[in-house]
Amino acid sequence: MMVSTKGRYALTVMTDIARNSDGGYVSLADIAERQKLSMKYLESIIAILNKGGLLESLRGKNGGYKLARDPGDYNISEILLLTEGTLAPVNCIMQDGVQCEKAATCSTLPLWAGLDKVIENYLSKITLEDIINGNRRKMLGDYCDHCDTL
Amino acid sequence: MMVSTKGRYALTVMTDIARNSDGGYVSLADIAERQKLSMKYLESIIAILNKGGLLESLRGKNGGYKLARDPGDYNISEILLLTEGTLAPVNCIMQDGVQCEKAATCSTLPLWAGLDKVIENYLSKITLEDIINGNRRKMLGDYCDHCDTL
DNA sequence: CTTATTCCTACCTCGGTGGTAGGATTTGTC
DNA sequence: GACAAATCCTACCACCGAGGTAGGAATAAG
Repeated sequence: MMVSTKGRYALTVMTDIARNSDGGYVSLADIAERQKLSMKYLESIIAILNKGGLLESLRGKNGGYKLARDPGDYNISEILLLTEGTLAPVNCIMQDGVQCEKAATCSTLPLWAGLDKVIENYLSKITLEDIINGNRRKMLGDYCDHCDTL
Repeated sequence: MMVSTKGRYALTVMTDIARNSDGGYVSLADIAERQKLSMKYLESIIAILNKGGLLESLRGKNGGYKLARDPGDYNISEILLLTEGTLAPVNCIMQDGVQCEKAATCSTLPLWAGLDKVIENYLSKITLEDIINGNRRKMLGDYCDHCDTL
């Protein structure tokens, strides 16, 4: 599994806030209630989003969280990357410049690199707004005959 | 991580056999030696490939393993699917017909379905032969301007 | 009958996932 | 000023899959 509950819940939180904010702050309790998820666990995930600058928060009564930008300005890749740490499908393609010692002679490496690229390409093209609007054509790719058969 | 060492080593084993078989059987010890991997661990992985019908085996002296088909007739998806069990990037898209209970109202599900499709599409188009031949254009996709910018 | 090999079963360690618990701090409202 | 509603912070924990290891039984070639 490439994306754990952390990343999935992060995305759920972002869409929930986008939908229910209306300019104001949305409380953690409300999100947990609506999404039927553990408030305590969501809290730890939201903290990541907040520290990462994807959300803005207000403490105290009537406080909560709101998006730092317009939904269309978030791509899914950055949300998942922040919460998951990496989106690489395999260990041997780790980003931080550290390469597998066998990389030079590894014949399967191009495959993993290609897979990584395909994933990153897909996720970076889709925005939070696409999810809110239920843009199925963009997400499921039915519109692209070429890519379907390729 | 979507693909563990099990799947990666499985692919490494398949390419090693394809390269070194020459019609005959390749022994586990030789593969482990060439690839610098634990023979005991490889053994458990090769057992899956063998039971799954991707390899043929011969016991006893001068025994070993060989491919059941031509390299060009294996696509990477089936090799990884057999060893990993699933290639789904998230838990909530599990294949066996069992769906998440929130599926009907989940706005992020199409995203995961689309991601799953993109991955499956990529891996099913590449063959073992492509890896052996180092077909970088196909694996890294540089030839497709359209898909690059899409 | 010896040797090289696959086949089978059982076991082990470690780190990450998926949480839970409790309290400290901040802010709006009366 | 008190209270309530909210975020923020630190610590803890159980479970399970990843990534192996170990030892021996069965089989086939020479």
